[in-house]
Amino acid sequence: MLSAAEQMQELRRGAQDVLVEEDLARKLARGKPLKVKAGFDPTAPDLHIGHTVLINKMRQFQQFGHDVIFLIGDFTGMIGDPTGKNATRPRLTPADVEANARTYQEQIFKILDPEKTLIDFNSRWMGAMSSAGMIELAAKHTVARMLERDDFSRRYKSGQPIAIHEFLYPLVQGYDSVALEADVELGGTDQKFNLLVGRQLQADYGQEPQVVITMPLLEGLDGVNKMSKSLGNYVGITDAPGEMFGKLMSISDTLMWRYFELLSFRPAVEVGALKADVAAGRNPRDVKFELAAEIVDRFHGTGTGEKERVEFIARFREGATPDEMPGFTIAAAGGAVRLAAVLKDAQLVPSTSAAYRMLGQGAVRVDGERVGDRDATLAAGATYVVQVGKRSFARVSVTG
RNA sequence: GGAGGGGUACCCAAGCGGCCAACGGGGGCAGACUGUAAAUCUGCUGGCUCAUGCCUUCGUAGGUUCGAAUCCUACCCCCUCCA
Repeated sequence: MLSAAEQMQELRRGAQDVLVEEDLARKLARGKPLKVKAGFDPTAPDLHIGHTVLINKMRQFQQFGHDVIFLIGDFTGMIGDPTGKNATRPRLTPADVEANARTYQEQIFKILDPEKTLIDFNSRWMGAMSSAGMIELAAKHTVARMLERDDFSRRYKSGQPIAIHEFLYPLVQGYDSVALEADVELGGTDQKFNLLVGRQLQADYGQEPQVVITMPLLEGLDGVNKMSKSLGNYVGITDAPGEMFGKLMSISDTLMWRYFELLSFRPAVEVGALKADVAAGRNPRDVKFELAAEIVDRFHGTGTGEKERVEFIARFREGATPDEMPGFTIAAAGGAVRLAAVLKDAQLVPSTSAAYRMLGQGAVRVDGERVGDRDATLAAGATYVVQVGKRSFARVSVTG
């Protein structure tokens, strides 16, 4: 095990807040494995790499020999973390929760060591808590302190309703730390309030308060908004290797360093060296290759990243066509079909009008030859490789 | 309960009887260039077997008019201030 000071240095990497640092130093100095907890919503098992920032931090703890608890909030899921938008959520069946938990496992064990990860459910203790216990728990906190939470105070001031049970969410999450006797809890910056409630509750229940570590929300591919599925600026961890590699190559040279910090497992010194290389004139593209390859390897197996790098260079530098592309068979009415119609039928463009636009812009190639004629046709009885832009390909057979 | 402001294409936002398929920005897509699907520059960004033609779109439903996103009526929704 690394020394407490060395661990401290790596653990702080990328973290937004470590509350309180001295506490963490003290806990680490004891040289005993710490119980590190992070909670996850049971409703959304479809992870993107933004979510993995937190999981990476868990991994780091794991590598330093600490015990990691992946806590699925199946009980808190019934409350729904208050957002002000939807105060209540549809209740999940036990079967749903189980299925989601399984999906989580498949995804997180690409990062975490299954042997060293404890998966738990907070319904285990919350389901057993009596009403009296719940009252006791609720008595530990005051309304005034609840209203310190940003969204609560905002809603309260603006006259938006706050249901009583919404106050229970932070309390239950905090109680999880009591039940688990957590030493450390990890969460996103948006979880800071909830995590701090855990600290306070532990003290109330006579435990040593946990250390709270918040991790930033990763910026999406656009480099501006946080990564999210609804904004479409995400890399899903189940994305196909080529897709994943390409998306990572599309980030700006600036954003790349952020991704290195939060997503790469390379030690900080190595990342620093890469930065120095680029400053000294090394092509940032090549450094981005390293990042993309590392991440593709992580989710698709070692070696996949290198394969995608070769493919990427062939495709975009040398203009080669990909090995695999969707195939379509289109029947020609009078010995030929209009190319514009083919583009639409092969789903390379959303509409015929769009097809004409693409043709007008010189974006269309058939068998590698650029076609700019709006009225171009494809003769029946042959198969063509049709391309729109650099990325969209289809193999089209035209039958008479 | 009272007073006022507003709902326009994926998002923000102009337009306030015809020149509006609708300015501008963002986003997206494409082209050029390049060291990458970075950056930069340029173009495109309702639909239709493509016509200088038709159809649909400016909260919803009607109405006025040769003609409406623009005027009128009703309805729905949002916001601000007062009580």
